[in-house]
Amino acid sequence: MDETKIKNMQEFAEVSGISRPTISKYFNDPSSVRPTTRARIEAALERYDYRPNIYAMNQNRRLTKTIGIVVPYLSDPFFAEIARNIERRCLAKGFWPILFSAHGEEDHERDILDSLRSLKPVGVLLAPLGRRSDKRAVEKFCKEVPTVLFDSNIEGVGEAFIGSDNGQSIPLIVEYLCRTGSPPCFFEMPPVNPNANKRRKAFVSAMEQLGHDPQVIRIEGKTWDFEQVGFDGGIDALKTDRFATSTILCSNDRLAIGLIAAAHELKISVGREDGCQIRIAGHDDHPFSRFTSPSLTTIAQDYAAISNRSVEVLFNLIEAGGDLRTREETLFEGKLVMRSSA
Amino acid sequence: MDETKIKNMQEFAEVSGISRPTISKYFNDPSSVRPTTRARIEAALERYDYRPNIYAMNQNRRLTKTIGIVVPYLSDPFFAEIARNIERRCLAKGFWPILFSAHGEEDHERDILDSLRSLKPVGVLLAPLGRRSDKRAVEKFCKEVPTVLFDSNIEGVGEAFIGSDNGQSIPLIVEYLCRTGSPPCFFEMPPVNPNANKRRKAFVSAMEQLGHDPQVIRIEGKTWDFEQVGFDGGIDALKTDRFATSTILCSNDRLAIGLIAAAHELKISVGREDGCQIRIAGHDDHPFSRFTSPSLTTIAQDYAAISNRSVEVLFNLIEAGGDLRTREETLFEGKLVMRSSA
DNA sequence: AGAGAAAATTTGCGCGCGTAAATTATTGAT
DNA sequence: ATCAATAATTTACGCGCGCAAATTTTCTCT
Repeated sequence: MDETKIKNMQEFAEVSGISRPTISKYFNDPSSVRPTTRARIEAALERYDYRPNIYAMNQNRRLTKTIGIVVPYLSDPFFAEIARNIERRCLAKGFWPILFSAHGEEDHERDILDSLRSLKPVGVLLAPLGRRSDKRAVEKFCKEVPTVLFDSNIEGVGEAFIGSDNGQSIPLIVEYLCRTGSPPCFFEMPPVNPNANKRRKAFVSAMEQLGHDPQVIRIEGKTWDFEQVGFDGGIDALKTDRFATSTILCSNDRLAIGLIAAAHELKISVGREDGCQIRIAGHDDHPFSRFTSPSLTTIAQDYAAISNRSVEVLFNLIEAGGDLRTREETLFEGKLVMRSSA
Repeated sequence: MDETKIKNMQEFAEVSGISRPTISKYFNDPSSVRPTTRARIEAALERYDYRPNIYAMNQNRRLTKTIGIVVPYLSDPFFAEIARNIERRCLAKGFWPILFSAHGEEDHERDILDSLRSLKPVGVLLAPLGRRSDKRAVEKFCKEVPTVLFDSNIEGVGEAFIGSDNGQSIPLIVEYLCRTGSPPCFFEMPPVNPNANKRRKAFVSAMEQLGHDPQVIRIEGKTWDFEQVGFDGGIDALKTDRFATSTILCSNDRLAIGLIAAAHELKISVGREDGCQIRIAGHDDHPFSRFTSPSLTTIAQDYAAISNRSVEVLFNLIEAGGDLRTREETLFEGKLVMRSSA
């Protein structure tokens, strides 16, 4: 490593004995120059540790290499995991992923979209807040920036949507619960996104299909602190005996985690074993759901598939110049994960 | 909103009837221009929706407004929460926070520092991976970029360190556990960062102080999937009866969450009530620790204080031109959170 | 060895902004 | 009305790179 500092591409071109445009070409795509030239550049790179100025690059490029990733709530390990996977794949393709979390606030989501616009990303992967999103802001954003939606759909917005198939997963677990014990009732909080609604509807229809009366217990809660909502609502519902049956299907795992804690607090035994008083099931296969006591029976969303497919579609979108012919919605099936709670 | 698109600052200067340098000045600090001028600019801004090109701005500015935030593992709600708080405060001060997670991988941490360098941030808040960090890379980075370390310390590296005081918190909970039942043994995995080491040492010394024999149970585990490590190691240790006493102090909450699940799996009752077989305590007050069954007795790290102070110190550092006279280490005390598990 | 293709080079412009110095206009208090 | 202080303007240059067109060099194949 030579100690002479290289200021810019011109200087680096001089010390490496190669013209600046060729160097520029190399940095945009190392494989676009002849192997011998590439070797010479990389040898010089070893010695001088030069890196092009990102800001100058992005200012002049037709398209930046920036990819925006926006999630509604990063403290939720579900999104943290997905973000991690997406980041990885973007980096592998030579893009610059940049991660944003709306932290559950619509204002912040709007600000993020604003910031993102000025970053001029080639593409964006967006998991909207859902119900609380400023739909017009999102819509406007998607018209300007090639965007793929995931997790939470907004009809007609974005170039594609990738999510999980609530219409398949809920009947799957409802059927399982009915087959192995008392039919479930449905435990939910005010829906924060379309998934919540679809799950309730799927529950009702699945129960009717099986000839049972679909009971929905809706509790209060406006925050993204789902576990707390589930706990508080659970304590209340359990104390006042609001659950119609001894089997409870929760709208998502985080709610279920809170509910299990509530049951434990009230010394109500949870599980599918003989002697247990209630059964609790969730939906999502949250990373922590295997460590609840008892471990949570749930539906595994296919994290990997959703994030992989989202990235693939985005890459296609980018290659197509930011415009897919038709807006496709891809839904992945969930798998039943039988653990101890139901 | 006028439909004529403004391409650059020159055009915006023309339509607003103000010179470009003044516009430029306004965007760097709106309060630096006369109120009447400011009003005229903002009126024009309403009509034309112009935003300066970030890349051009950052290319030419002496100092960017970018602040880097680097955490070791974003799926851990502890870091997600801290990141959220830091982001907020940076935005409030007019900075551009940008979040990175090393995802538990030292290679990725190094790559992040590389990327960050080219973003030329005014300042960086870094929670290193810890033991697995490439210390030389971190050290080199900190010499070039004004950096404040938090959560996990690296001696002498960075302009300051903010963390929690393990030397206070561990004796606190050890004393509590000894006072209310059998003295604890210490449950840990191979230390991933200095905190883990400090906690073990603090445990040993606290126990000796109280005249007890300090027993440490070390389990295997190399990943950041602490719950799983705690579960697997817990199953093993419980089955083979490796715990010296019926009270177990875990190195951190995530490990404790896994251990509670393991105890439940083996039908070993956990809690401080009469009739329970073992007590389990943690450290950190992880967001989920109130929802374990039983809820986890632990030490609450002061999330807010740590993140607030980190940001404050960074702001001071930035104002001081990137160089504080002395490297200060600030440690916040933990508070005992008594729940049901111990 | 020679021809054509492929790659590298030369030259030069443009991007959108920061910044500095010198000049002119505006303000607020005397 | 006068003057100094403050603010805005004019003018001009520079940042570090992308990109395009024309030219020259190098490679590949016969």
